[in-house]
Amino acid sequence: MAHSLALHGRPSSAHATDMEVRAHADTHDSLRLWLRLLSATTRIEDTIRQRLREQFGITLPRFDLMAQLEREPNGLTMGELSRRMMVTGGNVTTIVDQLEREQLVQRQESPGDRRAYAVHLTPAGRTTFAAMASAHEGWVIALLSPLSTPQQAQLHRLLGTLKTGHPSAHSAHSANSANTVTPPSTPPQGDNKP
Amino acid sequence: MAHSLALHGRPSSAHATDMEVRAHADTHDSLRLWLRLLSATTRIEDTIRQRLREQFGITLPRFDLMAQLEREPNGLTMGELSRRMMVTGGNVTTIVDQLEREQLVQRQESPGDRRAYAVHLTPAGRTTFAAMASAHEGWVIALLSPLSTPQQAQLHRLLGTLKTGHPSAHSAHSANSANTVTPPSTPPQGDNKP
DNA sequence: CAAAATCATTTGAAGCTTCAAATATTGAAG
DNA sequence: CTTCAATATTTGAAGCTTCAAATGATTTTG
Repeated sequence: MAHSLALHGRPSSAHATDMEVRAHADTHDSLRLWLRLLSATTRIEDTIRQRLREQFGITLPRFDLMAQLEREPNGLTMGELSRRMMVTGGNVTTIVDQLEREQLVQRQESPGDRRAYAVHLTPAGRTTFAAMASAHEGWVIALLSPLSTPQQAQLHRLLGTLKTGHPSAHSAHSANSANTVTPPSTPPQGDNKP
Repeated sequence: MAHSLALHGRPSSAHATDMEVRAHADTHDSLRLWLRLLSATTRIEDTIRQRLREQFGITLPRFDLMAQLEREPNGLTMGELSRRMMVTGGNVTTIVDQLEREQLVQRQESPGDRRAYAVHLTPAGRTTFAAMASAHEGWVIALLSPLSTPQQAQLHRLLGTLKTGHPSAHSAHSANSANTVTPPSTPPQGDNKP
């Protein structure tokens, strides 16, 4: 992500012209909200990325891939990983290459299909991931802690509305559509195409 | 950004075990909120990125850099761009290289300092940017339109609290600390260091 | 003033990402 | 069975990004 967020934020000197800005401010309010949404998310993501790197020597994409594998004892094919992670197949190839080099995952021949592999965590990968996931969860909780539990619930609702276009059915404890993760939608797009 | 969001979302089968999950669900609620925040932001950002590419043949970083230059008739130095965009100097170099190749910006020798350039928009760059910025603003407004104006104001407040750790002073029309943009904080980090 | 520290920028290596073009393999149709 | 289309993965090119190491130019200081 990163991406600086500049757009229409006056540099610093908005002193005198305040009233005319306020006049049709409504238009710019959406822009301000978007900038704030982007910067809040970026800040958290960058923090997580950095701690993952410093404390575990791993990148976010690799962590994500391992997370996908965690609850799949039989592993996942490259294509399935690509779909779930919403990235291209070529991308999965290089990430798996690296994790395999570090002995955290392993490619296994698919029994019925000689084109496909089943990628799965190694025992070492499983152990390592458990530690990382636990730390990760703590970080997220801490980073969101400026908001009270009701505030977090409300933020969750508002973001749900933003996505679907209508208020979420359940109030606080969503327990609804998985969690935006692994949506049934289409993958980012083609892996290939003859 | 991108980044898939997987973590702890149970694949799909949470039917029976619902009650024990609900028990200590509070812990996972933060994780769910984070995932939703990330996916909402990613979805909007990817949409903008794609439209910028399709309709204007430009990337988001290049657009951002031009945005920084827009209100600076005298241009900005590479270092100042790096600070404002919160990216490294090396990154600014390559982005300016490309924009210069497309004749949208220009490097100009700094009068007093032979080390520095002033980068500024060319007339063509200025015209092009105006069209892009206008379209961009429309997209953002449309993408946020599932939320009513009061809802947007509330989301803005909650995100402000998330950042600062305490409720924002003003109610709806923040008009407060610029907009997270160009914070007075330190740049990502060093350009160089002997 | 000359050496040292600082500053502005560039370059090169490496990771993540997409896209487009291979390479194999499988399955379906004739 | 042979051809043709679809599937699974890899490879290569190009952009964005960071980091670390140059290169030049300026400023400080002894």
